[in-house]
Amino acid sequence: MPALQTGGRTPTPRGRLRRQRILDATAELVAARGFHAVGVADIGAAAGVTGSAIYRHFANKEEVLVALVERVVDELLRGARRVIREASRPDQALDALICAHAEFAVRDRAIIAVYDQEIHNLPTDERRRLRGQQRRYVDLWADVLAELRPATDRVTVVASVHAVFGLLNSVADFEARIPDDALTALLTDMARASLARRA
Amino acid sequence: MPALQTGGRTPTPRGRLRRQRILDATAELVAARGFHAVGVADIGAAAGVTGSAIYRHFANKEEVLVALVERVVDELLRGARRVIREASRPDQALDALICAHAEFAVRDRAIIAVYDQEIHNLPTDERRRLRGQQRRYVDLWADVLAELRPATDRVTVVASVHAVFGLLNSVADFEARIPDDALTALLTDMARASLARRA
DNA sequence: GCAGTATGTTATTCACGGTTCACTTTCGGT
DNA sequence: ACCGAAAGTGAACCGTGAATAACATACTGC
Repeated sequence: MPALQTGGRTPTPRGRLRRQRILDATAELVAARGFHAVGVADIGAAAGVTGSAIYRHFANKEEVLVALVERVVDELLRGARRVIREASRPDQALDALICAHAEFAVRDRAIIAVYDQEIHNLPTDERRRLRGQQRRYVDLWADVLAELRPATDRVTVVASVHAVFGLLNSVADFEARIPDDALTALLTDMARASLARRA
Repeated sequence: MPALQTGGRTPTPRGRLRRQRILDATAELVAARGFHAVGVADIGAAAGVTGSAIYRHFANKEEVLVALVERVVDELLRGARRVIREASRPDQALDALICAHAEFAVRDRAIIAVYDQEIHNLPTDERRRLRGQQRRYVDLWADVLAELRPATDRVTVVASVHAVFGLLNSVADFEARIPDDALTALLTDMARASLARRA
């Protein structure tokens, strides 16, 4: 029995580590050069392994991307749910959402870049699924914001949320010569201001 | 003499029209599916022509993308320079910059999507050149904003500008169920607020 | 130590899609 | 009406890179 690809679960520690390395390497490379510009050989090399070794950990090249994007949206969703649970008032919740997203985006720039530049390159069904997850994340924000703006219609609220994401995710597309914490603070401030109730 | 590709200048009206159609088609298709997912055949078909006909108007597939991105950055730059020239005070200039960018982004969503998702897929030298142009556009904004915030250091100003671009360009990555003018107004408001001097 | 599976390598295959070619059609100018 | 260039076509070419196969090594548990 010729081993077959392990698919999802990787049973041994070595495997898990390698899998992780592959994901990290892919994030960096894809963020810098784009998905199609990096070959499986590049990814493998960056992960300390041969190109074809990747198929021991993922069904194909696209699957690597899927796993990567999945990680982003999962982390965002998990963070958002926690933060909302812990907040007592909607304005605190919104603030916490902004901080959480900003910190994550600044910390994991590469992965964020991949997240909003490479959706095209996902297999259609997976893309749909991940879009769904993304939608859930947007809805979490929109619910909170809607509570603070009862007079504003839903589509406008959703559009505002997307706009703030654009603002926060902008870290992905320029190399800031500014320390990470200052950048986080700046983005947090701007995001807050952009969503603040106008006179 | 076997015609050779016409390269840059297209002398006849029919040629110019077709060239334009190819660009428009590419913008739509690439915005929807990504550069590598659309073949020259697709582009040709959408432009009312065969795939290989494209090579009468462009040296290769990448050149189409180059022309497209070039158009965006040129239009943005031109608009920004005009607006700045016509403004009498820096705060008016900033406002006009925001409006101009917002209107363009909402009007030409597809092209904006291409602009900030497909830079990877440009040939290296062209990418460098267009990055330079982009930098000039950023600097125009940064100059204006710096005048309004003498106390803020340059890197922070530049980061703010990028953030606002992210906000405004967010139109590219969701299908808003909100009328264009309302969306423009919303984005303009949010952008202004995000850049407003905090108490 | 042994069996079996996970992990990895190298060489090979194979399809896809961009590009080129030889040829036809369209069209503007004289 | 005619000539030469521009525009367009379908077929063939070919390089690239993902995927697979066959084979080698490293762990893990018994």
